[in-house]
Amino acid sequence: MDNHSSSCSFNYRMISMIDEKFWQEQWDKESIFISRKSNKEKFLITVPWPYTSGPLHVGHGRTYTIADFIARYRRLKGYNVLFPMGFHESGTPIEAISDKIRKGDPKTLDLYRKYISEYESDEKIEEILESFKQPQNVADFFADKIVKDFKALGYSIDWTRTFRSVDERYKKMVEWQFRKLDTMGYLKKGSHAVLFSMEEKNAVGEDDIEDGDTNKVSIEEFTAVLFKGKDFYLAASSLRPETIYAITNIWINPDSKYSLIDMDGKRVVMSEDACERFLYQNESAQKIRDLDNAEILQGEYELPLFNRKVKVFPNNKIDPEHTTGIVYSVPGHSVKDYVYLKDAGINIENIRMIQIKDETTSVEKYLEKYADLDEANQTLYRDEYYSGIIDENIPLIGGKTVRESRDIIKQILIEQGRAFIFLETSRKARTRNGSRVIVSVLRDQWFIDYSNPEWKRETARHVNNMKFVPDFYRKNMLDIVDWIAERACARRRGLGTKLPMDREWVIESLSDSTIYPAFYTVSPFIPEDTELNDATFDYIFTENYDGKVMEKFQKAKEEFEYWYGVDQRITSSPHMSNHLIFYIMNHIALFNEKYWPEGITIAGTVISNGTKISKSKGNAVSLLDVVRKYGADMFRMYVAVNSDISSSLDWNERDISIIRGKYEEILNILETSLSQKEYGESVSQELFQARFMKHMVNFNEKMEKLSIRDAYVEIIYEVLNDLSELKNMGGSPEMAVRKIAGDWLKALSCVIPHTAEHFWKLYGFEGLVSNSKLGHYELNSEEKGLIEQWEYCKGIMADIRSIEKVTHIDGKEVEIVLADHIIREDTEKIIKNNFNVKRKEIIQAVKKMQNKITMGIDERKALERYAGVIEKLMNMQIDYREYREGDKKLPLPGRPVINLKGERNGNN
RNA sequence: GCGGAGGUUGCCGAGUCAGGUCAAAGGCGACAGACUCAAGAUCUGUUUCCGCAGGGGUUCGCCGGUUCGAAUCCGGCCCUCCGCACCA
Repeated sequence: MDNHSSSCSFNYRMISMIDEKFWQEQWDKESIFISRKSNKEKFLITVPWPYTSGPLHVGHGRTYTIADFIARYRRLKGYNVLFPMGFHESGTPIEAISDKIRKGDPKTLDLYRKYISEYESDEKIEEILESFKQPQNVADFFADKIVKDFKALGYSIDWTRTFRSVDERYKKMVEWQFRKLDTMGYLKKGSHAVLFSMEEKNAVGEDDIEDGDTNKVSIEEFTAVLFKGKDFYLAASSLRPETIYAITNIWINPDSKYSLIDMDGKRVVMSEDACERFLYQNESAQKIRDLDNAEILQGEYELPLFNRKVKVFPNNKIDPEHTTGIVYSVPGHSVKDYVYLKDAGINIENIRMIQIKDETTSVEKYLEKYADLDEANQTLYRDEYYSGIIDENIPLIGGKTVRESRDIIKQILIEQGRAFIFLETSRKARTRNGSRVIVSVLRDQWFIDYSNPEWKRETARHVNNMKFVPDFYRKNMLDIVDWIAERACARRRGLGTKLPMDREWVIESLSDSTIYPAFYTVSPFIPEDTELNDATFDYIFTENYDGKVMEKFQKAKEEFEYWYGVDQRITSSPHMSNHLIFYIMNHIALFNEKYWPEGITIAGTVISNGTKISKSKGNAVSLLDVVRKYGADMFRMYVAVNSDISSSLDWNERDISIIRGKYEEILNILETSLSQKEYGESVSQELFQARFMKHMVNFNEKMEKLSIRDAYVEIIYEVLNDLSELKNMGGSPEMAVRKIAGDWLKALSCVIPHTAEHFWKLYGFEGLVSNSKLGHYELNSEEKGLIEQWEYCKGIMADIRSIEKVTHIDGKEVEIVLADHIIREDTEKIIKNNFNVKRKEIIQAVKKMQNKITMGIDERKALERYAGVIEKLMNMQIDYREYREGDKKLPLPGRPVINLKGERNGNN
C-alpha cells in the first residue's frame, strides 16, 4: 500500500517527528478537556454514541472528528466547551454475537478472533474470546478499545463523564423517562405487525433476512373477502377490493389442502398453510378441521354487497402459501384471470367497471402490448390505480377514483363482517438461518405514540427554530414529524433497561437512547452506588419537585442547568427518521424548552475507494489501522479537507497521498521557518501579511457557518499558495511564516492539534495551543488596498501574457498608460448615462467595456508599489505614465493601455 | 411507490437562495518550460474553440418559457444518489 516510502524518506522523518502520544498525555496531564460549570458561555457538543459490538471503522471516525474540530474551534473562541461520549450496549446484536460464540459458529469465531487480534497479543486471543460468551464482556471489551482509539485520534473528549447504556444509574434515568412518558399518555399498548419466523419464534429484522439489505421485505395489506356458501365462507384475498363488483368466479388450487377455521363464530375456509400463518395474525381464530376440496368446489358462493352468486374453479397457478390461498377472479380487469379462464376453456362474460380517460380499460390490449404476462398484469394494475375512474352506474363508488373506492369498499366490507385484513410479506423470504418469514401480529406490544397532534405541533415549531447543517434537512425533518406514528419501544430480548410498567419487556435500544446527553451533564456527580428514584430525576432535571434542596444532587442539578441543552449534535443521514426524531421529540416531551436541542449537523456517508463500506464486502477500514499507519493528524486533515460535511467522503489511497503531500508541506515550512530570527519588511511581505489577515477573517466566518472544508481550504491551500507566490515575488516564506506562526497554528490546531502543539512549543509560545484563544480579525483599509492593488497588477500581467501569446512577441519592455483624471471623470459620467463629457470619443469604448472597468483602484499607487515585483516575475522592464493627448489608444479606468516591445518569436 | 438531494468545463468539486462583474473558484490529472546526468520532488505557464494586441464564438442533463440579459428564475422530461418503522 505504501508506495511512497522510498521516495519520501525525508518527509517521513517530518511526520514521525510529531509525537502524537506525547501531546495526548500533556492534554491529559493538564486536564484541559475536563469541563465543569463556570461563568463562561457554555457549548455542549455530542455525537451519537457508538454501538460496542466491534471495532470502529473510518465511517464512525468522521462524525467524531468533525465534532472535535468544532469543539476545538469553540474553545479557541473562548467558550466553555463540553464534548462527552458514552457507549451504547443495549439491544440484541451483542447478545446474538455471544450466542453464536457460545454455539461455536465458525464465522463469528473467526471474525472476533480477527477483531481481538487487532488489539491484543496472540496468546490472549482465545481467553478473551472465551469471555465473549458473556454479552457484557463483548461490550466492555470494545468500549475499552474505542476509548483508546479515540484518545489516539486526539479527540478533546471529557472522559470523566463517560457511561454505558447498561449502567444501573443510567437505567434509573431511562425508567424515569418511561414513567414520565406513561403519565403523559404517550405510552401505549396494542397490536403490531412484524416480520416473524415461526421456527425461531422471533421477530426478524432486515439483518436477519437473506438478502434483506438488497431486496427489502415489507408488509402488504390484503383484503380477504368472505364469500358466503352453504356451510362456510370462502376467504378470497385481494389487493383490489374495489373490483368486487366485477367478480366472475373464485379460484382455488386443486393440488393443495384447505382447512376450515373458526373466526369469531364464523366458519371460514383458507388454505392449510394460510391457516397456520393466520393464527399468528389473529389469536382468537381456531382451526376446526381439514376439508376435502370437492366440498369447496361443488357449491355456489354469494358476493357481499351485490346479490349475485359465483362458482369456484380449480387453478393450479394459485399459490396456497400466499395469503389465504383463495383468489377471486376479475377477468375484466386482471390480465391473469382473463388468461386463466381462457386457458381453462371456461366461458364467462367479462364484467368491466373501470375507465381511464373516458375509455373502458381493455385487458385484451394490455395482453397484446406486453409479451410478459406479469408485466401486462402489473401495468394494468398501476394504470388503473393511478388514473382509473369507476363507471357511473356502479353502486356505492360510481364516478369515484379507483384509489378512493378501494378504501371505501374495504371499509364497508369490514364493517359488515364480510372481509378481514390478511397481512402478507411483499416477497417470499427466508431468514439467514433458512427459516420461512411470515407476518405476525404481536399482541400487547408497547408503543411510544408519536402521532399525538399536540406533541407533533410543538415539535414542528421547534424544528423550525433549530439550526440544521445543511439546511435542507430541516424540511426533511418536518416531513418526518408529519409521517411519524406509533413506534414499538420494547422487545422481548436484548440488553438494556426493563420496561418499568411491564418487566417482561426490554426497552428497545433506540428508545433508550434519546435523552441520554442529559446524563453526561450529571454523570460525574452521581456515584455508581447512589440510590436513585424518580424524585431524584425530577429534582435534577425539572422544576417539578417539592422545592426542598437535595444536598446530594445539588451539584448535579447545577451542572445540568448550566450545560443543557445540546448546542450541536453531529450525526449522519440514516439517523434522520429514527434516532434524531426520537431525540427531538423526547426532549420536547420531557424537558423545559430551554433544554431542547439547538443544532444538528448531518454528515454524508463515508465510502471506501468509491464504494459503500459494508462488512460483507470486507472493505471496512478500521480506525485503529488508519491511526497506526498515518497518524491522527493526517486522518483528521483528510476528513477536514477532502470533502464537505454534507457530501460523502471517499477514503482512498490516492487522495491520502495527495493530502499527505499538503500536510508535509505544512510541516516543512513550519520547520524551516523556525530558524528565522528577523523579519525583513518588503512589499511582498506586507502583501502576504494582509492576505493572511484576510484568510483569518474568512476562516472565522466559515467556521461559524460550520463550512469546515472551506475554512481549511482557506487556511491551508490559500496560505500555502500565497507563500509560494511570495517566494516568486522575491520574498521570504520563512520570514513570513515566522511572523504569522502564532495565528496560523491556532487556526490549524482544530484539525491538526498534535502538529500545532509541537510547533507552538518550538516557536516559544506560552502553554498549549489547545488552550489558547483566537482573537477578532478584521482587515484595515491599508491591507485591503494592498490586496486589491495586487489583484489589479495580476490582471495586467495576465493581459501582458495574453498579448505575448497572440503576437508571439517575447516582451522585453512594457509601457503601461493609465487613464488621466479627465478620462476618469468622463467614464464616471458615461456609466451614469450622462454623455456631457470632454472626450466624446471614449463614449463607445466605455459602453462596450463597461463591465471591465474598475473605478475604485488607485492604479498609479498600485504600480508604484508593485512595478518592481512585476518586473521580476515577468522578466521585463515596466514603465508607466498617464495618458497624453495624441496617444494612439485610449486607456480606461482599470483598463490601462499596454504597449509591448520586444522581438517577434521566430517559430510562428 | 412516497419523501429528500443532485446532474457544472478530462475527473473531483464551488457557483444556483439574492439573474448581469462567470469561460465559471479550488484540487487532481494532462501538456509545455525551468531545475537535473536522469527520474522524482519542486517551481512557472497552458489546459472549450478561434485570433500576429489584452478580443470574439460556443458551453453548465434535455426541451420549452420569463427577461434587454439565465449555470442561476418558471414549466415539462430524462438520469443518479439517500431515507422509508423495530436494524443499531
